[in-house]
Amino acid sequence: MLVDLDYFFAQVEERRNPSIRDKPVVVCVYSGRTEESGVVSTANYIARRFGVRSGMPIILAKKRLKGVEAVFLPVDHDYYEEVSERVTTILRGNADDFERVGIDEAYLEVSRRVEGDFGRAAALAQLIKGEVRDREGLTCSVGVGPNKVVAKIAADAKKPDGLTVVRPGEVVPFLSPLPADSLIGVGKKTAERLEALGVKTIGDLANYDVQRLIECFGKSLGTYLHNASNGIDDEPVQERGEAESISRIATLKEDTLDLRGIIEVTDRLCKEIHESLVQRGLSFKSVGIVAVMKDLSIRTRSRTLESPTDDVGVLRGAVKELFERFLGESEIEARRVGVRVSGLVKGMETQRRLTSFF
DNA sequence: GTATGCTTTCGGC
DNA sequence: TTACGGCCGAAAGCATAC
Repeated sequence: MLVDLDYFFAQVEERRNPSIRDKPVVVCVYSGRTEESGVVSTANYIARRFGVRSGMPIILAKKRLKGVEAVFLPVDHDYYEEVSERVTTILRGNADDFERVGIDEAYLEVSRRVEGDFGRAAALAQLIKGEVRDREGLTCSVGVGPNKVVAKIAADAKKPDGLTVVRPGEVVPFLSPLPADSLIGVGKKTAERLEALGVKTIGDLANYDVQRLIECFGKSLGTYLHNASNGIDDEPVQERGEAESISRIATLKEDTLDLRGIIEVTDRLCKEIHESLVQRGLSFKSVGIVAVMKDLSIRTRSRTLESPTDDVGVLRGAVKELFERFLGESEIEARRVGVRVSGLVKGMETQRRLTSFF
């Protein structure tokens, strides 16, 4: 079963201030470059009727809503996280196994508690929807299926406040007519490549030669596309561990290739990352930088240290070196810059003992 | 040949 | 007409070790 909270950020804002419920609500990530630069994070269904979509520039959303009384709000991520954690507790309590996928989505393995009965699973889904509504005042859309791939697509079938059950015998006819990019893992790039092969729907994909798919997309994605389009998926529902990387990114006041200006920004990002590391008692082994260029293309560079550390000075030094080298070879100006640490390990005990020993 | 590690890109939310 | 965030994980592609 997949539970997906409807238009989550905007719905939470509606709950916080019910007077906006009957208007278009657009939750935005303001980049700070100009008054209105940034993108739409989430919009409620009223705003969507005007063509407002996630990822759309704010200025374009305003154009779509010209002459309409609409509400534009900045994201309040800490608050959404709080609400999400309470909902997560409700959901986890209704599952044999649980997997939180993002801030607004989770897989629930319920086979054992419903003894494999899809009717009972549907009843449980209704119960969960009721509990989330009564306790948190939020609606969600639920998909029930024989595996994660099918449950996910089922949840997308009816939104908001939907419940879609796809029984094992119904899987292939349910999937067949849907566009190929309904499958998780098929984004814009993969959809374009599939289209070039004449594959438009999941049904086209299911009937396409597996060997060809593997030749075009590699073994992993190729076999996945074949199996998933045929409704076959045996990925387990399981709790995810701690984050494997921590990153921060910021938009520059203006596009530039100037090292000093960029380091001023990345030093702040390094400080934030360091605070997060200290809070979680982690050290890092790899340091990466990312630059979103003027043309919105993305470049990354990274390097691995000789040993893990939690030293913010080491982090800043590595970031500076990476940018120094990168900016030297770049012809186009950077718009946004970011820092990422990975290879996270608990604590620093071993390293400290070694350094103090030598 | 197989396993493992590192860098980079892609996709989801 | 254009317009444009901030995260995260997965995996491809490559190099090196065994």
